[in-house]
Amino acid sequence: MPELPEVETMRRDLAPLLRGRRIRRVRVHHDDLILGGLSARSFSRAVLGRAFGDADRRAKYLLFPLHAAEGIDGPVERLMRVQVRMTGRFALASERPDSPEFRHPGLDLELDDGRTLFYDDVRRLGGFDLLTPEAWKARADALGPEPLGRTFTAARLARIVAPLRAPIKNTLLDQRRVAGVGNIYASEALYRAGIDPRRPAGSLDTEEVRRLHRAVRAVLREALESAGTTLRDYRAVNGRSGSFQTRLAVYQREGVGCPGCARPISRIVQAGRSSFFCAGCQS
DNA sequence: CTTGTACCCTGACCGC
DNA sequence: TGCGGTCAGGGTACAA
Repeated sequence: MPELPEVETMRRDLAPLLRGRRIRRVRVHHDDLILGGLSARSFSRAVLGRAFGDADRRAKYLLFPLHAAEGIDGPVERLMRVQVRMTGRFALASERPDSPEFRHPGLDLELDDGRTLFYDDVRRLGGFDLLTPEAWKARADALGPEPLGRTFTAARLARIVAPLRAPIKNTLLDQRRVAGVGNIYASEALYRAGIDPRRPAGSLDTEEVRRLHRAVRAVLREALESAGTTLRDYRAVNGRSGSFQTRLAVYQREGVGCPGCARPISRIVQAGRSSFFCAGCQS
């Protein structure tokens, strides 16, 4: 469930706490959390002793630059990339939180200030990998624009959708087209823009693309201000909940009256995911 | 190049 | 009280 606003909220929580801290000890509770063909042993060896630079985010990835032990003024030696996917979450504390939210230890990074960064992931769909800055650049170049960034204009979105026949909902979920939008905000943005999620992406006219562009940006910005949407699994750092769930217009509201026309919200399945929309307001 | 589908994983929930 | 089935969905692998 974590999409751009949720992952960015995690980044904002973690960045100031991690900056300059060295990794003193590593504990991998489940080997399958280490991705990219790396063994847990090599991962641990590679991060041990290194220091955190400023945490970054791209799409739904958290990026932790790791510097040589001498300090964070030197070059980035490795990027520790984390994808939390559905149920990954972080706590930063001197002891593992004694709460149900942190009952599934995944990976612990003990820091030089005595605190530990705890990664917990019930379903273990998320994970960690290590990339050189060059390897990361190649991956990042394959991702679509950041929807809250300057390069994401209505004209850019128009160029992205123009040649595509896939449904516009699927296009919004495709990280190579637009980075960071997931199932919740795709449905919410299409609702705000008044566009049926089944419409072929390339069939949107200039005015519809303009509305969609504004809607995507607005919904992500507002969700970010609310620290994300906590429906069941997502938590920001140390168990903190987001609050955007109170402002959802259609997502997970099948049968509930549309805020605009009171007609019941519909649910369909696209690309194996639920889409929610109002058949009256979206066309 | 495009588009679609299976898979990973656990827990919540539902009907019986 | 248990038990099987379904669903949640991000990203990737792979097929067509």
